Amino acid sequence: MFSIGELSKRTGVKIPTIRYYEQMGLIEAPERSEGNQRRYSKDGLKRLSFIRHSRELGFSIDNIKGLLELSQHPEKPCHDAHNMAARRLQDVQARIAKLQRLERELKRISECEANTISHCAVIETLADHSLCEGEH
Amino acid sequence: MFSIGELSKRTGVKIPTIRYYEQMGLIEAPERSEGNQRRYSKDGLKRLSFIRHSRELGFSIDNIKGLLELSQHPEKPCHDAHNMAARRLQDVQARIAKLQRLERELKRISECEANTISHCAVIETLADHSLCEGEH
DNA sequence: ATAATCTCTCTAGCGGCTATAGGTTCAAGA
DNA sequence: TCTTGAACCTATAGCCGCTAGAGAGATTAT
Repeated sequence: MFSIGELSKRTGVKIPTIRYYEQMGLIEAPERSEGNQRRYSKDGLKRLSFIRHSRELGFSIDNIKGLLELSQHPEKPCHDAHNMAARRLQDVQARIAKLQRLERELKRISECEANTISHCAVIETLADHSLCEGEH
Repeated sequence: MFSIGELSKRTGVKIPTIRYYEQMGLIEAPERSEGNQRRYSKDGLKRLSFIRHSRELGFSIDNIKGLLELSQHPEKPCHDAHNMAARRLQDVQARIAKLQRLERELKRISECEANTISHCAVIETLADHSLCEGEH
């Protein structure tokens, strides 16, 4: 039986965030001590770890609700879980591509050697979008 | 003189967003028509384009305020602008690295061939963080 | 003149937390 | 056993960067 503070330490999820997840229905309300404090079991710990990891991978709260429901029904086929992961993968890849374009542009505009703003590539490039290499 | 709608079309920034920028002090309150509608000049257009472009590169509203101030003082040295760009670059690179780790993991867990949840790598991996390759 | 389309302000909501205030409970040391 | 101090409780408000809606007024085209 863990207190919320211990759970927080073990999972790395902050206390108010745990309570927020409870409110959002991601984790079920745990038992309480005599004095009304939350007491978590190992199951609660597992579930929160699952959630944390999923959040780190960028799944939304709604996604995670879906995944948790799936994980509750081990006999069901797992297409849905795979579909979700595949969609996440696509999204991640798109974001990488976009960030790499930004990276190129930031590198380019950082290379200027001017000493005053009036000739500064950062400002000029930001002011005139048409100077950019790629579309965005 | 453009109406807010025209400005919006020309810059691709949505109307409520333009008003929001005005509220936040990013763009100055423009002249008004007799009937109290906003009327923008070419200057307003330029400034909003600058802002849009900067936002696309991931600069925060506060960053942009700083950049705008700099661009207003062309005689000043431009270290600050370069510093901001450099910091942005670092941030972008860190985010790329993180997303690439996610990409690897998502690929890995998408490759499972199980038919039911109970053997599904997606769920299993999410449930047990310790199975991950890298730290995160 | 009238209809259709903009635009105005104000307020509230989104996701995913985070912070604060003001109170209660717990656990360890004297 | 008592006391202290840390941890916990609820409720509410705030963060960023918008976005959406209501209800009223302005502008434009016919």
